[in-house]
Order: sequence, then C-alpha cells, then structure tokens
Amino acid sequence: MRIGELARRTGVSERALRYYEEQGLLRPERLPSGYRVYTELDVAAVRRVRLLLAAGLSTAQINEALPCMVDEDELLQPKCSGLVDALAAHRDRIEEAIGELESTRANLNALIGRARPVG
DNA sequence: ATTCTCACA
DNA sequence: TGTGAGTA
Repeated sequence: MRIGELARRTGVSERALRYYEEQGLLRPERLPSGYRVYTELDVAAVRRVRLLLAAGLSTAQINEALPCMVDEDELLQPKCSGLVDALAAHRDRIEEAIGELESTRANLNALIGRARPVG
C-alpha cells in the first residue's frame, strides 16, 4: 500500500508518516516513481510508534526501545531488562515534572485567589 | 487523483 | 507538524 492508505488505516497524517521515516522509525520500499510502499507490518509498526510516542518517548528513544520490545497478544512489552529500567527512569522524571507543575499551579492559584479585577 | 520534496505571512 | 507550491 502507499502512504495514503497507510495514513487512512492508522489515522496518522502522511506528513507524520514521512517524518517517522526520516527518524528511522519506518523504512518503506520505494517504487521507481519514488512512491513509498508499505506492507501490512507497517500498520502494526505505526501503532507501536504511536503507543511509545503517547508514552512520552522521543523518536530517538523509540528507536532504541523498539528492538528491545516484543509484541505479545495485543500488547507491546519490554524484552530487555535495561529497557525496563530506562522506562522506569523516564516515568520517574515525569513524576518530577508533575510535581513541579503542581507547584506552579499552586502558585498561580495563590496569585489568582479571590483577586478582584480592578481595571 | 496521488505522491514527492522543499520551504515557511 | 500543518500547509502550500510545483512536479512526475
């Protein structure tokens, strides 16, 4: 299938699909015309990428993680222990960020409080 | 009609 | 990442 069909089937824009290729996440064949050709496997590949992206990983991190993951009955799971640790570290950093955001929110709430607009 | 690359009021 | 341009 070409990029248009893959885009429809995955719900991912053609723009994003080309970007994933540029980032080494997808390696479609090329027709002599230059058109990209994807296989059924790419449909699953795009879903894995989206999942990892949704988990907050960068394309570079996804490239490192992907080869260390296995698709087992509908879910993507870490295959190497090192990856589990890296993912856990990533989660910890996110929790730190959440903590900072909560603090920022508290400061904003204090600033807003029962402020009465004057001008 | 589709896809491709490149560039950004 | 979207969008538009100019092609093949």
